[in-house]
Amino acid sequence: MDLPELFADLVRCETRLYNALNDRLRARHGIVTSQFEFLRYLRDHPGARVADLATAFAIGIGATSKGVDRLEKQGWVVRQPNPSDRRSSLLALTEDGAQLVAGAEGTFTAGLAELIGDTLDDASAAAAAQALATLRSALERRQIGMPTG
Amino acid sequence: MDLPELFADLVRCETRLYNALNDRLRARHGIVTSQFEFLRYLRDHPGARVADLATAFAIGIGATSKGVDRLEKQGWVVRQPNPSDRRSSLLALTEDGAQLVAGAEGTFTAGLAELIGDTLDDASAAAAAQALATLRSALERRQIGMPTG
DNA sequence: CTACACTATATGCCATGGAATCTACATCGA
DNA sequence: TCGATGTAGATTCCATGGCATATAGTGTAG
Repeated sequence: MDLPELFADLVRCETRLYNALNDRLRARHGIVTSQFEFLRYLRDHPGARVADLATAFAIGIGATSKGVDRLEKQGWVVRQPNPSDRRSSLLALTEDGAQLVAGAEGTFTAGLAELIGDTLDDASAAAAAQALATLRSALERRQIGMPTG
Repeated sequence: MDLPELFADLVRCETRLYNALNDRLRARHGIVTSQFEFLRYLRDHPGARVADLATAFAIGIGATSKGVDRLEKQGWVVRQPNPSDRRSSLLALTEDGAQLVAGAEGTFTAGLAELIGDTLDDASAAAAAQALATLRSALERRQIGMPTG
C-alpha cells in the first residue's frame, strides 16, 4: 500500500475542494468554508465553548478565539456568559447567523454534489467515507495532530 | 450518500495528519510537510519551474515563489537560468537538499505507516486510495480550486 | 523592427493560523 | 480560608498564503 501517494491525493483533494467551496460561499454568502463550518457546528452544538470548537477542528485555541471574534463582529455569533464558569463563554448563533447557515448550507451541499457526486459513484464514495470516518475516529481518539496553542 | 460528512472527515484527517507529520519532520529535520513535499517534487521532477510547483499543489504562484525563496535561502534548492525562457528559472535540488529529502523520506513514510497503516486495513486503505486518486484526477482535469495568484 | 498583447514570476499588503504569554477564574489541599 | 496549581481563552508576535500589482521577457501582427 502506497501511503505517501494516498496522503498526497488526500491533501490535494482537500485543498481543491476547500478552495472551490470558498469561491462559491464567498460569492453567494460572503463567508468562507471555515466560517461555514464554525457556524454549522454552533448550530448543531448550541452552547459550545471556544475550546470545543478548537477540539472539533483540530486548530489552536488562539486561532479559534480570533475566528469567533470575527463572526461576532459580523453579528452572526454571540458570546454569552457561562453561569458555571466565568472564564469561558457559551457561544450561540444569532438570528442572522442562523439564517446565514441555513442559506449557505444549500450552496455547500450543492457544491459538494457537483464537485464529488458527479465524479465518484456511490460505492466508491461510500468506501472512502467509511475509511476516512474510521481514520478520523482513530486520530481523534489518540489526540493526534492537535496544535499547541 | 452524506457528502458533507465525507468532506468533514476528509478535512479533519488532512489537518491532523498534516500537523502530526509537521511535528515529526520539524523535530528531526527542521522542515515542515509542505517543504518536504516541495523538495520531493523537485527530486522527482528536476528542472521544474515555479509554475509547475504551483499547479501540482494547487497553490498560488506568489506563495510558491516565496516558498522557493525560503528553500533557496536554506541552500536546499537553486534557481538555474532557463536557457529557453529568461523569465523563468529551472529549479533543482542542491546536494544538501537531496540529502535532506532522502533522510526526511524515512520519517515521512514511517510516520504515515504509524498514523494510517496501524488504523486502516489494506482493503480499506486501498479503497480510499482508489477513490481519492479518481477524485483528484477529476478535480485536476477540470482545474477546480486553483487560487488566483 | 515596433507596438501590443501575453506570460512567468517576484513583491507588497492583508488575512489567518501557530506558539508563547498573560489574565482571570477555578480547584484542591493544608 | 488561603496559597498553590491548573485551566479557559484573549492577546501578541511571527510565518505563510491569497490576491493585486509590478517587472521583465516572449511572441506576433504589421
